[in-house]
Amino acid sequence: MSNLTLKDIAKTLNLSITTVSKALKDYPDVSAKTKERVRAYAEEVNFTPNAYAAFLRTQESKIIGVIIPRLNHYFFSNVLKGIMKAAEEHSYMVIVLNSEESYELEQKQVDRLLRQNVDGILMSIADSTHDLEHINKITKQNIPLVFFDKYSKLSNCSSVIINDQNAAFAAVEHLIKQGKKNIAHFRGPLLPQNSIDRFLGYRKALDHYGIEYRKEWVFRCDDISSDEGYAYTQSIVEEHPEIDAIFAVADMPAIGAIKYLNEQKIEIPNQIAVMGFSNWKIANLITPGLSTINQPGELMGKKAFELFYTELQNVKKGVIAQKQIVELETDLIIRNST
Amino acid sequence: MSNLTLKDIAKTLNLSITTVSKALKDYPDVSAKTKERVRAYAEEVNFTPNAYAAFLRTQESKIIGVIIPRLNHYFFSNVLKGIMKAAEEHSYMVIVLNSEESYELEQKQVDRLLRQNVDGILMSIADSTHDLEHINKITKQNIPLVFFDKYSKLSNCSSVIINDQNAAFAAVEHLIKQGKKNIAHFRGPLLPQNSIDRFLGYRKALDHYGIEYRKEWVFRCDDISSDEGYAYTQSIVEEHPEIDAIFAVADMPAIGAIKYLNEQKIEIPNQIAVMGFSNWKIANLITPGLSTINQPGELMGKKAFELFYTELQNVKKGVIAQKQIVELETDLIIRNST
DNA sequence: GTTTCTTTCGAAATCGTTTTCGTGTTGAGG
DNA sequence: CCTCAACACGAAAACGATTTCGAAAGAAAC
Repeated sequence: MSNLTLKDIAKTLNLSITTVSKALKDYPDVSAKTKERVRAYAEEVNFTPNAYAAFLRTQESKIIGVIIPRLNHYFFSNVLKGIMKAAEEHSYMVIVLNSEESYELEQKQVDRLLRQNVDGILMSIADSTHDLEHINKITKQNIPLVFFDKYSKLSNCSSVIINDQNAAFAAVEHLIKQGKKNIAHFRGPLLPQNSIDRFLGYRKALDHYGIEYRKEWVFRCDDISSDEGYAYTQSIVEEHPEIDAIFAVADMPAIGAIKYLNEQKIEIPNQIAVMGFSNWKIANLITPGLSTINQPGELMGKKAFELFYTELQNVKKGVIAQKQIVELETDLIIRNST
Repeated sequence: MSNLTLKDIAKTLNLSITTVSKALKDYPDVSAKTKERVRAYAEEVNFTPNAYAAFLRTQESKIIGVIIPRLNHYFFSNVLKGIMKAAEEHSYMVIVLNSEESYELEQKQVDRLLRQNVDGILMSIADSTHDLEHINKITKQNIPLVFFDKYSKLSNCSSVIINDQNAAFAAVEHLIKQGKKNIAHFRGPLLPQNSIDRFLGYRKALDHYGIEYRKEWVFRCDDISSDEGYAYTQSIVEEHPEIDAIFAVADMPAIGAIKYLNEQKIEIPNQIAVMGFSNWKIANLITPGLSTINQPGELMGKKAFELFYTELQNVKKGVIAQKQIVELETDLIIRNST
């Protein structure tokens, strides 16, 4: 039962290791009869080549590494699911690592993956990442690197992303079309591109509909947590009573807002409408249901793997191909909070 | 920059490969001077031994496999986090696989991990698993196997679990002490042990407080989804108006219940109290907050890895040790739904 | 009958590390 | 002067698969 080797098979079939190996890999210089004999026996004893020995020659580990900033995050879980499904279809294994949104940890994890000789790395960069040294380490070794969701505009890498700016525009536009005029924004941290882009989409929508932008109506959620949303909503209710809608950078702060409004029995969406971003599972479970932007997590994972895979083929062929940026569609999901 | 080998180091230092290897592994038969020389240079060029070549000799991959039934599941994400943290401390890598609660897929994933020569497997068995053939494959190869959360009573393996029966008892007891007498139960699927145990805890609590058990007040949630909870709550309200509390096998169905009750403006907990199980993040975000049982996910992951690690040490030493069952404490979390 | 191809197979090197078993040098002890 | 440790190092054989190169045998060509 336990792992037997080419040598074992060769011995029982009275062949050389070479011939057995070639038979299984369909080399032309093995007769059809021996090929069949070898294959039948290999099937019978359920032979599988030792991945580590194979690596030493081929330098292919058939493993990819994935680095995500947060593990227990509905969106990233979905991306992971998509990656793992696609990987499975190409008989790849996935090593998952967590950066916890920390630049230092992200560097460490990259090192670990390189040491493990992964065939490629898919990652979503941490909020605190401000430097591309570790990224360059990867690309210098000619290892395919694909970003998903959170990417770096500075590094020339394949990425699969959404158009955060357009999505945010659509979200705010929807609020405006519902008759809201005084729209606050819970923005994300300063660094990550997607939090910047969502903020820009918010401003663009205001501009486009001739609504004045007011700096003091933008609140920064550094942790993107529901607690922040809860606290900011309280200060909005108490200090900015004219605000009639909130567009949050993510569902979490939006849910915090709804929690506060529910507790204060402030009517949603009549008095204050709330709009999230991401379409977490929870968005449809609270009352009122949270309007939001759907981010196709699983599809994003699938695409990310595919980008890696084609890039790997190119590297193998020695082809230097243009890096691709895949932009996925998002949907405006309208529920009862707007 | 790209991976250099013992041979390279040996050449530049005018030593043999053997000596370099021994120096780095602190063998006694290398002089202190050469050891220092080798170490300094290895440090300088950032040498890391090739994991695959090492495996061929040591048969240690420094990788463990983790199989979980659901990826985008808050509880399992937390377990994963705990596992990964502990693994990192022992410089282990983690390959994550998904069984999607399917027995067939679970078997396949076990095969993949065995083929990858992982040093151990941590898994939470799928709801539909009814057979231990694949489990035996693992143990026959003397590969440490640790169950977490969902385990099999039939297989003699180390496990880290909670006492579902006691936890469920505490939950129902709490409802009873709040004055509830007609308590319905949303139970989980038939097979998994934890859904059985939670059901048994429910019955035990009723018995203990002299409340009659009524079969027709138990509703089966095969998907453990909020939709099921929503639908069952509707039928409870319409067909069993005497029911004044619901104890759900998990938070998800409980949240479905709350959603329906909120929509119908039925007062929680006065008319119907709702109790969940697991303490998902979401439990604290809905209104009213969901009372539930806290399952220490991250700790569970950490313990699971530690069980694996001690077992591995035993296997290496040839010691046949008793399998351990670690039972973690749970807490009753009381919020506004009860 | 000799030469030239095919066809089919195997020997051996290779990947990079680990580990066993030597070998040569030194110094101490008799 | 000889013996025997102790010490410091290296040669070489693994681990298991891949792949290059060459060899044997038979078939085909002249």
